[in-house]
Amino acid sequence: MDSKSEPVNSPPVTRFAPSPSGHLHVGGARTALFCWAFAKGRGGKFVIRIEDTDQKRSSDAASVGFLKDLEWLGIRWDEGPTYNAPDGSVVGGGEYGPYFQSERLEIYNHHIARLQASGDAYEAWDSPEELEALRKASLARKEAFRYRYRGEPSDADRARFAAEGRLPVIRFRSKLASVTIPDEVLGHTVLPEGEVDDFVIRKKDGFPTYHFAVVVDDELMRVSHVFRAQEHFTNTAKHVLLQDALGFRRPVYGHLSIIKNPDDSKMSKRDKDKVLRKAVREQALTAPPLGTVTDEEWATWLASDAVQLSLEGAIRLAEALRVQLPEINVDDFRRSGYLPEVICNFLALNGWSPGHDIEKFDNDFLKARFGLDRVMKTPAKFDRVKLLAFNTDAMNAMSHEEFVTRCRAHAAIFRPEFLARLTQAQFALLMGATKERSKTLDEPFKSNAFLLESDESLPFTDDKSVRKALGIGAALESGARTGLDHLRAMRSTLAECEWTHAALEHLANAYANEHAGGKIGAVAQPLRVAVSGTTVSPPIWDTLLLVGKSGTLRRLDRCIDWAEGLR
RNA sequence: GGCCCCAUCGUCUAGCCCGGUCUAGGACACCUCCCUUUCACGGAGGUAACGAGGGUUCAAAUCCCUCUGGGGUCACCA
Repeated sequence: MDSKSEPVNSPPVTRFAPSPSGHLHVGGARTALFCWAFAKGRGGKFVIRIEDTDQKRSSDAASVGFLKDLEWLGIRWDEGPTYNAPDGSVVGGGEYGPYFQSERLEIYNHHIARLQASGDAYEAWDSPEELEALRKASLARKEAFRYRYRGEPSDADRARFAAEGRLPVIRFRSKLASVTIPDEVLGHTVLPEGEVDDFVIRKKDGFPTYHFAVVVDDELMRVSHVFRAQEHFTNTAKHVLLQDALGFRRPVYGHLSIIKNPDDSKMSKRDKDKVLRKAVREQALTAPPLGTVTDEEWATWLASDAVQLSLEGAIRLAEALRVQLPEINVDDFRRSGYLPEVICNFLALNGWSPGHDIEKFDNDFLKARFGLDRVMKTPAKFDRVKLLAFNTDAMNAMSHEEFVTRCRAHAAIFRPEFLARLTQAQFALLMGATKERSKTLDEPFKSNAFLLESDESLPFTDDKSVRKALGIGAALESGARTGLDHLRAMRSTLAECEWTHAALEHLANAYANEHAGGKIGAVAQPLRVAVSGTTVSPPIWDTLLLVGKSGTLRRLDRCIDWAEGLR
């Protein structure tokens, strides 16, 4: 590039600069991942900066909740807000801070003063109403609104503004010339003269706008490469102009396409609300299910599409309505039992590929191979089904020990009730019984909720598959036994059986050979219904072991009673 | 609407820069069959794309133009 550029051999510095948020969106996660991989793969630094120049947005401790998501993904930053990682290490810090823009006001003011002194910036006193009028006038002429210098206010005006308590903003005097937007992903493009107007660089509250803060901080934090969402593409022209006026270096830019839903809509937290609203409508609910959200919350939420339920409330409601909330944030995927390394792998594949038909790789590989030259220009649709397939593969590739360790860690956070209910031995048994059929870390728990039910209250599902297993309403040849008959017949032998895998299997085989034409399934399915309430469970002998002898017998009795009442 | 960007199977993508090796490759999904005590796993096959129209060329997914479609941006939000 030009003489102001960093020497090519100095290690790159990238940055992820989100506005305050408690959660990390998958799109943001991908941006962070690419920034991280680029810098770390080249011996450089990865910086995190919080863009909190909008005072309307909160900046409390919860506002950097997304840091834990980054850390969980294995993305660590060399500089930025400090964070105490679960492993005891401290992430962040650095000598180019503060890393919260709201703490850098003096710095911005210094550079704004420089711009004013050189005539590149000026005060503007327009009221929102006046600006609105200008906008409307432009619209009437079918032109895009571009603010231009409107002259100094008269003494009378100044007196009036003072009396009104009106405060000025500071605007940048944009050069009237075409601007080249540098971009290593989309290619450099030229914006025609006049496209960039005299944009605001300091708001009336004294805070800089995004455009100004970003340019100052990237320079001061010696950022060499800026990778960010494509929505910033056109904004880059403003940043370039600012850099020139301030005498700053110019980073290399790369704009990343957005990630969309499969239905082409933009992925957003709203999607969760949409699913819930739909379920509420379909199930014709008029009041919140017990223990989900308060009547008040419910009412205000339903009153307006603009209102969103709290995350906790949404989760409880989704459970009550038996609907699956779409995962949007990194934490959602974590809760659903996805592995961080799989998320990173999959995210990287949305918008980048290493070529040679390579799909499965880890962050070290990404670090070594990532480059802007293979970044996609087109927006990608986020395919949760393929993500699940990737996660399944990774789960299958795990050793039994790793599977147990990771499931236990997952349960400790998201499924504590299982740890409380199951003994060490039972937990191990459950792990062994579920590993090969688990697609996520959550699946051993999610699909075995029947284990948490008491023997006295386990509900039996009345559906087609259950009726078929028990032989309810089936027309049989004389002498043939239904599933329910098998249950009755096996009850007493089961009561005397040693409660081990081998003994149970032996007993069932012997019984099946004698009474079910050797078809073990004819016996296994009714048993499954009896102990789990449905026709789906882990392998039947494991399931019986898990439920225990007395539990099995009790459930069996209750199931027989229940089934006799069906007919 | 002005300005800018983009365009390969349903989806993520390889190939495109350096035209022939592309009767367009992989993965997920889907369909068929096999395995099977449920669910899932696994195994074997299969369907499926260069948005349209013009050029350039002996030859175009690959280069050029137009159209169409999609996206971004036009805030005292970031």
